[in-house]
Amino acid sequence: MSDLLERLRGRGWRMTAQRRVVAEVLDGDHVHLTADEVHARAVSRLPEISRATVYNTLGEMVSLGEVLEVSTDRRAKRYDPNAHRPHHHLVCARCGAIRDVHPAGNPLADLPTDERYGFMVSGVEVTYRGICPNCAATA
Amino acid sequence: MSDLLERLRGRGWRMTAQRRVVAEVLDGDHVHLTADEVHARAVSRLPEISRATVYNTLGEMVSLGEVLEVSTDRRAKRYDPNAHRPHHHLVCARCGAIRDVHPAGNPLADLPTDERYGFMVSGVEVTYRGICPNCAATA
DNA sequence: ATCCTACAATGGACATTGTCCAAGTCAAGC
DNA sequence: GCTTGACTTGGACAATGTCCATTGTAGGAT
Repeated sequence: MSDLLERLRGRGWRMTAQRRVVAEVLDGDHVHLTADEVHARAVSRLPEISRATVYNTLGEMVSLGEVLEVSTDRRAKRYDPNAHRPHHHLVCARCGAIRDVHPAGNPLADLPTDERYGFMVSGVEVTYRGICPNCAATA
Repeated sequence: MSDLLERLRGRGWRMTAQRRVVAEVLDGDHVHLTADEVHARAVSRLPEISRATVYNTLGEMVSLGEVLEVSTDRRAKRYDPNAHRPHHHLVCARCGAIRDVHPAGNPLADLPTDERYGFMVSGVEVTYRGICPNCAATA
């Protein structure tokens, strides 16, 4: 079942049909869906759910730290239910396919103090870009 | 003068007043301007330049590899004339300020083969996030 | 110097993604 | 089964960017 749903319930979230559906959609596929893709899938289970609700719900799950927002391109944000395992992303420049990756090394440690300009550095995102096997074959 | 302009001319670019202005604006400040900021500054030198032209011109400079597109947030793309010195970015989560940084280490080498899923990996972007001294002071 | 022509610029419509808000609805506690 | 405050709705709006038909022009040819 939905671990995500359990975690959210455990935080005193008011449970509604809409929120349940959004959580189930996200947790169902471990792909990186856009908000509108989530909406489309949610609609097929709960036809009257609105776009605004999907956006709100995703935003709340992100605030709670249960879902990650991923922006690998300038199009839509994508939502990653895999928030509790730190990881980075590998993106196909042609088709946009995304894979979670776990590089060795610690990029945070690689930023020397004199390159921090007094910032309190709290996080780092790494996005690898390339061509996926599929697209390479169809080149 | 404008090195960027020289490089572009050297590639057989057809030179127009609009393109010259865009290149000069970009090369003038080494900040990371959005397309609309470039447009605003371009207008003050060449009042009739259109938004579409600025977008087109920036896009062409990116295609030629003379300018980098930077997407540190989901708002507007930013344009970085510093395309020939590889670097990454440090972004203030509060005010959006951006600094170029040069971390040690090689993230590309940190991605093991068995985490590449058959992709031809060609590049990597690293975005550090934190709070800049200014925003930390005004917390 | 003038003309030609392919390439560039224009501006306005359109597309995509996302946010906001006032009004209606409902989950959960009493 | 009420009540109430939180949730949902749908549509307007905003920001960024793209597209396209029309008009203009840089730069080579004559």
